[in-house]
Amino acid sequence: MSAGALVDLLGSDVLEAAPALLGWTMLVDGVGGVIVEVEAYREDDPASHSFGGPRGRNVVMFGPPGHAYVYRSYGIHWCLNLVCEPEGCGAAVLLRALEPTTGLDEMRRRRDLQDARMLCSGPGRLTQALGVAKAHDGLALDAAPFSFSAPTAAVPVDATERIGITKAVERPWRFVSTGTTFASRGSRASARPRA
DNA sequence: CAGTGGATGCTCT
DNA sequence: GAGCATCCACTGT
Repeated sequence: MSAGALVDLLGSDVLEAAPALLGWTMLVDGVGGVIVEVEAYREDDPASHSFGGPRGRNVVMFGPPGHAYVYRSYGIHWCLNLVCEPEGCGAAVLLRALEPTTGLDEMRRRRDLQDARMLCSGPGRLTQALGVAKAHDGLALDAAPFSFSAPTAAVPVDATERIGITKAVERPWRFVSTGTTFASRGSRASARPRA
């Protein structure tokens, strides 16, 4: 199985683990797809929830790697992170977009939306499509309801600046699968490349 | 097409 | 009381 390989990967430096997560397939209760966009956050990073040490909602980020950190964003959305690096480091990878492959009908029902390109093309969107919420905060990733499988071939990666933050914006810690049309930017009808 | 603003809850000042 | 690791509807070109 890939569960052991996943935990090994997440136990390494978050700047290594984040780009290496692209191409992995993630399912939650059998619904999900291929990871195409992520961002790295860590404790020495003013944009990170873990900046300044373990307090309140961020304590899961300082726990062992291979667990889910779920928080509420802007009072409305849930965002899903994978905790990285050895226990106590406060590093995690934010999942920003998936290419939906499994359970499309379930995702369409949850999102009340047909277009596969829009189902998981943003951190709040993918949690809604996969049914991820506060109940998943702190859960281990190598057990139900999570299921991960490794990519079968190397995935080319672009590194860019992170989205939606106001501090440390210059760090190029957003990683996107080269050429994907399922990322949170470039996936909207208005921003799609012309045919 | 781009730009703006509202919804809504938790953390921190 | 402000500020968010956001999304969507609505406006004006």
